[in-house]
Amino acid sequence: MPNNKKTPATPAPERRRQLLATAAEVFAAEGYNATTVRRIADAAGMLAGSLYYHFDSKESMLDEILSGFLDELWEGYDAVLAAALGPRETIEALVTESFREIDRHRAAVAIYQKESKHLVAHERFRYLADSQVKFEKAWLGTLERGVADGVFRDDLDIRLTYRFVRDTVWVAASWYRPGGLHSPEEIARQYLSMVLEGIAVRGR
Amino acid sequence: MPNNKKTPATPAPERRRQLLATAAEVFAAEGYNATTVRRIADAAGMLAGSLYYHFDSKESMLDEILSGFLDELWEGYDAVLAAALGPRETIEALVTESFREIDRHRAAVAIYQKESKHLVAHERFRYLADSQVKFEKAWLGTLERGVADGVFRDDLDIRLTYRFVRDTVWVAASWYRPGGLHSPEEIARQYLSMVLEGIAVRGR
Amino acid sequence: MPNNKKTPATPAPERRRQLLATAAEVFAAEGYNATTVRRIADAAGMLAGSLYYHFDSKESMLDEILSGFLDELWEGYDAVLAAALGPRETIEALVTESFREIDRHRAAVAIYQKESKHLVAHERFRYLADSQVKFEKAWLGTLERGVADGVFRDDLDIRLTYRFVRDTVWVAASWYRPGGLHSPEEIARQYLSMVLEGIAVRGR
Amino acid sequence: MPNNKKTPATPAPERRRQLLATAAEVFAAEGYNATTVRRIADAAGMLAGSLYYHFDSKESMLDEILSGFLDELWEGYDAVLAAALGPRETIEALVTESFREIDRHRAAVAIYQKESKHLVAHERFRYLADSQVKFEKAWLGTLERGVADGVFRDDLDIRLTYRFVRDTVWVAASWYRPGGLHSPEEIARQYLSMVLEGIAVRGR
DNA sequence: AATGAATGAGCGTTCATTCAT
DNA sequence: GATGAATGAACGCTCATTCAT
Repeated sequence: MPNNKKTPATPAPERRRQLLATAAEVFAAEGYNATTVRRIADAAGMLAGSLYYHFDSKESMLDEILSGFLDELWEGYDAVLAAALGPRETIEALVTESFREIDRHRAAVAIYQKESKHLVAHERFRYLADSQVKFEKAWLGTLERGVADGVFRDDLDIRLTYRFVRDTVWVAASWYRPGGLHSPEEIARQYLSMVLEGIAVRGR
Repeated sequence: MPNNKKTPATPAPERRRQLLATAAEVFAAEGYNATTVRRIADAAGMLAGSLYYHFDSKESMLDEILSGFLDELWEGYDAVLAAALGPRETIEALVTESFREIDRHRAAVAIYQKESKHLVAHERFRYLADSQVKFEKAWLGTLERGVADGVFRDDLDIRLTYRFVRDTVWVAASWYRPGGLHSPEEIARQYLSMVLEGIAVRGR
Repeated sequence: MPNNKKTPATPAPERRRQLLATAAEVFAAEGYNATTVRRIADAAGMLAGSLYYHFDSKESMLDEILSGFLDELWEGYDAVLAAALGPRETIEALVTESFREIDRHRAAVAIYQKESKHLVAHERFRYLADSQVKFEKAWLGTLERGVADGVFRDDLDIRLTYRFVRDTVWVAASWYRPGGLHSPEEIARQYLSMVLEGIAVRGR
Repeated sequence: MPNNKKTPATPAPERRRQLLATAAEVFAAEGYNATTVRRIADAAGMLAGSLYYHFDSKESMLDEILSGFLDELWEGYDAVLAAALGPRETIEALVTESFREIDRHRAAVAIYQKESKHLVAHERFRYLADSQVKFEKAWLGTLERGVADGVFRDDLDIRLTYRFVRDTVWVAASWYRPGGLHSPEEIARQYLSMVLEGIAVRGR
């Protein structure tokens, strides 16, 4: 997910990360558009103008948040895909990896869910579309492979299945709170169980 | 679903409905905050100020759109619940009814999905919270009844199951386009099949 | 001098002209950059935001002021050039026309003098450069014709002469006040006399 | 030419001169208002805040640039006036001295031309007005003496003549580039020839 | 001497809203 | 019912300036 890095190339990357985390929280909680730059500054304990020492614009904060998240996501996904597991195991690994990302980047994921549809129109966020394409290729391909291998049902519309699995996982970011009752791995386990086996009692 | 009625007490309810449909489309497409009142007026072929003859405010349009949708939704849900079916049949009926509402009120559902979380904080939209409570009671209660009756699995966290089913259905509004390949009933059927039986091939 | 016209294509051109005249006065008096949009609004008896009902931006006001001035200037110049007078008579007519334009568009001319150098860099003001080229062609060409015809001195650097005449005329906008002691034509007459005959007493 | 001295009482006057020359270039090229202090710092290879070790403010840089220029200008002018030459010879010497100043202080002269009108309003730049008064006294007085002596024409409005000569000379700073084809003295010679004898061929 | 980070005032602009016509 | 013009509050952002290090 290549993207333009920020004004100061090297210095004080810690402060940036801190501020971006703050911004991400606010964006996630109130929506990107509804978030004023003053609101972020408040949350960071500084004045609005001071943010511009660190970032070019409100949009560039969003950019950095999203591209940072996608970079990490694809690191994880690529490792899973490179392992060349069977379809069912691949789906399991992808789902688990996804919940781990939700755990680590809850705010970024929530922002992504809410804003990416409008953002892809902007040249600057073109990489969101690229990611989506790659994403669909990975998931849909795995599902198709699973159907061909006889491990996934062949009586379902495959694109519907894809959307079902995709949404089912990512929407969790809207209610997930890190440090809650269940670990990401536990949530992944239960979600996988529901998605793969269904919620109805079997053998009826 | 309480709601304040509008400036002109009686006249031309058809024009209102028309304008609200237009506004809902724009809200859904661009987000409530990002939508300017001028943008709605453009889409309706009038000037921004003219909308205020019909509505008190931008917020009141949103209000009317959401409460109108919820009114109809609960009409359907209440009928289902009144039928006092078994848990599995109730879930099936609720899911089917939900997809029908998505079909009829796609824009309103999309707006609801994106905005309701922030809106509940406003006094004016308190009814959203009320609806949510009632909604959870209906679905969660049905699931619990199903577990007790042995028709739904008892090895899953019930609240996780609830969120899974709820999100799985409503998120569809983000990609659903009326008049597409599948009828709401067909989509409901496949979704139910996935949710109830899972996507994995059985008995292996 | 073609240029993008403003938001309302046809309506109320009088108010626009009024506001542009106000803006031009302020720009001329305080400089374009130093002029705040609030300052213009004050001078026009409205609030800053209200200006944006009439104009897209502060820059578009400047654009309209300058292009309006250049349009009229070239109307006059083209008429002079079309008359195909002798070189001396052409210079006399151009100088006279120039002082008339200074009389009519004093503010615009002053702005042009001060800002055009920086403005040509902007794509939007490309027409300023075009005008300058055409301007130089007209004046320099006439001077060269005059030297060839033996009516202007041939012992002077012709480009220096061009700049001398050009600046001499237009700088007057910085001190000229309409309705002063001398009419534009009278000032033109005296300037022409100085430029053509010199300020020293002859034949000594 | 009164002027407040700077923060460090004694140290490194060379660095100051260097930085002021840099600032003057940028002010001349982009205008005082449009020039950011960061822009100057960039050109000087330092950070914006660092300039404040050397100067009190952006305005004080401008002040020092302009007063430095005027100090030198009046050194030259005073020498000319002290020589008590004839009117024509005085004008010749003043013009020549002026072009020498333009050559040495091109940036300062350009800034002076563009900004002095607004600056005189500020208390701090009162000395600009003083200089202008003294300037007018010297030039206008010389011209009047010349008219009385019969060496300058008496059929011209004397104030118009004054402005003509004054502007004619100083506007040259807007296009003059040191190290160009003509030396300041050569330009002065040609300008004087034009101003005194006119550009028309004589004796017709 | 210079940096890094911040301040605070103000700027151009947007936008929901009002209201006389 | 709708328009044209305006309001006023707020927004994203810029920039001269400060100051501890």
